[in-house]
Amino acid sequence: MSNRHITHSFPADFSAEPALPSTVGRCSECPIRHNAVCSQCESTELQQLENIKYYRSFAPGQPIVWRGDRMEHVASVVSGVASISQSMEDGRTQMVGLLMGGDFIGRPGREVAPYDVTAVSAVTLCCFRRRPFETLLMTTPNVARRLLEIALDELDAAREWMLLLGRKTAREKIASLLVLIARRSHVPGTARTTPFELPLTREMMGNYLGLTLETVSRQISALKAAGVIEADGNRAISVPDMARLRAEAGEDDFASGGH
Amino acid sequence: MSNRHITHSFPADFSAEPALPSTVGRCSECPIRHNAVCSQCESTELQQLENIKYYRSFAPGQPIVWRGDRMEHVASVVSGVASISQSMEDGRTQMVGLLMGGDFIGRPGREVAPYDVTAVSAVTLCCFRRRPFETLLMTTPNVARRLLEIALDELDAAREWMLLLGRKTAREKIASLLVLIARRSHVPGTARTTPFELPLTREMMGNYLGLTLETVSRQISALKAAGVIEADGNRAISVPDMARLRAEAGEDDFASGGH
DNA sequence: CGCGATTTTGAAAGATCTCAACATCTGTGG
DNA sequence: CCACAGATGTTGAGATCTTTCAAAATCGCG
Repeated sequence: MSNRHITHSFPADFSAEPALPSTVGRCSECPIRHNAVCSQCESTELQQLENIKYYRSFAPGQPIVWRGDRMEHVASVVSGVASISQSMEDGRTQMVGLLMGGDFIGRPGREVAPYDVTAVSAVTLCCFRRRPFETLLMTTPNVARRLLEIALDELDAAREWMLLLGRKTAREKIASLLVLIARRSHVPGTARTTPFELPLTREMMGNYLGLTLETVSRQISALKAAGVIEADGNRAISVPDMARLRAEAGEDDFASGGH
Repeated sequence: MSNRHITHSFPADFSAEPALPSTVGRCSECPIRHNAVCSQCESTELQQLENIKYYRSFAPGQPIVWRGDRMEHVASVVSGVASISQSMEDGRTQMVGLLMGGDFIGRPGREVAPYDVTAVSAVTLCCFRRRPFETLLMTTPNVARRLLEIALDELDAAREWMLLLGRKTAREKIASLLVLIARRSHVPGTARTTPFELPLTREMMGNYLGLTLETVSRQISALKAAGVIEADGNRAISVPDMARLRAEAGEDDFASGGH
């Protein structure tokens, strides 16, 4: 086991961008209105959230939270992609979650962040200070209930990923990741063969899949060569036959939920 | 990748043992009173739980839940050890959680079980029918709050395990498992070098760690040879120097919480 | 257009798995 | 109480997959 993963390479600059213009401010027009922590709120509750929220933006590569930080806030991802990761002292890193629109960061009742969260693309967060949010949790059951749902969904996703990390081959891992990203970035109403963008570098994919970046690259090349996927440049992928890709991922037809 | 993991080998017999004698019935004397889903309940709430609970026991190896089963119940583990696992069509299996006293099985709002749960040792569960339990969740915030805490703790544990599965070497994996089991089975007040019992076969350990049983066996032998652990028979282990074992596990001193 | 970051590809090393044989444990029946 | 059978665990040798190290190609951006 070597030290070659040590490349954290985050910019030392820790400051967030200024808040977005107020045009994004209305909860009722929020892009994540229907899947975030607020999705089950009635208008009264929504108003309470509206009163204590504010936006922050992060540039690609910027750290959002470091493990060990005091967590003074919780937040929902409004747009962009962020990663949750854990790492060992020698630099080996494992991404343990991929946060996209509607996903929640932070946890009530926890002072200190248990993982690193990093902006992968440009990210906008809808933030709440932790204390007022916790108070709100006590009084608005619809937020508490949704938060439990979100936590349980993430637990399912984490456990599905454990099967991948522990038992799948490199090729199955890559296919599984592509299925995940295709599903997550699919816009309802468009064709299932619509090309999508890989938001991650090969190194990040490796960190998510428990592989080296070279193995990631080789397996993507192999899937291309086998005609399972088609690539336009390095980041745009299209999947002519999603069922075939799912088969390559070793997915039980059963397990298509989650994530 | 072969089919050699296909050995499910559960007894066809699916029936639970009869309920325990009523001497175990009082919540106030329950061994998991202080860490289960009911731990934050006041006596009124406890009485409500008491009214709808009942016990079931399972013999070692018996399935408790199959993936895809309709879940009519939720439950807490009162005693014994159970495993949560996922598997692929070809039989490859990944254990995704180890349930011990106080841990919770099932989830409100979910009809169908997403994983297999199996008794590892003799297990006693404190069960609730799902519907009444869900109703109770709406009315007793202390249960709902504790359930969220439990879910978030499990999420942390799952993510810590993802680092293990994705990035640790076989030796580190074994050492990590031993640290986990030692911590979980440690009786407060006893010496930290007190021997403990491995509740899992080599095959189960392999399924938890993403290894084959042969690799598990070899690495345990290696740790013995290195003097990191001492064994009395196949299942009893003692750890003369826990810090040394933790170092072998590649654990950040930071990350000793969780589980 | 040029430079640093990212990606691809090759060849060799290393870790874990596979297959196989044998040893040990556990519980049962004689 | 012992012997036996099946389950569980250990060990060896070779195969396989992924990583490592290295070099070259390509991308993306100023």
